[in-house]
Amino acid sequence: MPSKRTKQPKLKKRAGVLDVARAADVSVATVSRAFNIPDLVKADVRRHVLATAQRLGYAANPAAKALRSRKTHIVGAAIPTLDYAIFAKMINHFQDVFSRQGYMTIVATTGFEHANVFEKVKTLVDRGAEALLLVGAIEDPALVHYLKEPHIPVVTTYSYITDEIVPCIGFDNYNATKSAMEYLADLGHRHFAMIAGNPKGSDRQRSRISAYRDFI
DNA sequence: AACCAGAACAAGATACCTAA
DNA sequence: TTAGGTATCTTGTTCTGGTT
Repeated sequence: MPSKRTKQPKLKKRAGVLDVARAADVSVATVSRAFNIPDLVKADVRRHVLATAQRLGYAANPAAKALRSRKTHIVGAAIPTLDYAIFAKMINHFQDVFSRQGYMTIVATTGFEHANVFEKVKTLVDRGAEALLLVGAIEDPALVHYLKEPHIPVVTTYSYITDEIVPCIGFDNYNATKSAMEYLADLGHRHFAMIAGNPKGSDRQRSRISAYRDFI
């Protein structure tokens, strides 16, 4: 495919605290305080600093904040796919809740291959995620080994597993399916069929299928 | 000249100490 | 009380000095 290389204009360096401090003729400490501990800065100095910052288009650099505070305010979510509305909805709510607490969510999709999950989890942690949300049982031995070390808080969803190595919020897919079938049987139904998703890489599907097979 | 190890430096924001 | 000065955080890159 033919392509044309156009010279990109050099990006303007964004203003930092030092630029604001120089322009406002105060120290960087005063700039920092004007934004974060305003009560410790006289009102007229604060107004001057904030006006200068606005004029220069200053906005705190999240990378620098993370460096200094050792907090990225990032949480990671590793989910199988965004093709299914159920996962997309969950991520929406997850983002909403964390955003209200000042956290940003990075989403990584893993597909239904266990081998991918460990790689994605590692990437999320390397990128600074302070906590992780996973989906389903943790079955990859490498991931199990990794999560046994106390890196960051992790929660897994969709499956209720009593002996999981991390906390979980989810359903007992086996017993839920079993209860549904018992209910149908009580109503007098005698012929059953099941439409299930692909069990590969999904402990949820396997539990439901297993409950169905045990029942019939 | 080539190589290695260790020091210095860079980024941006903030905590802590000091001075007025 | 207010504000200045500076160490600190991480980590990759560059510099410096010593050795072979």
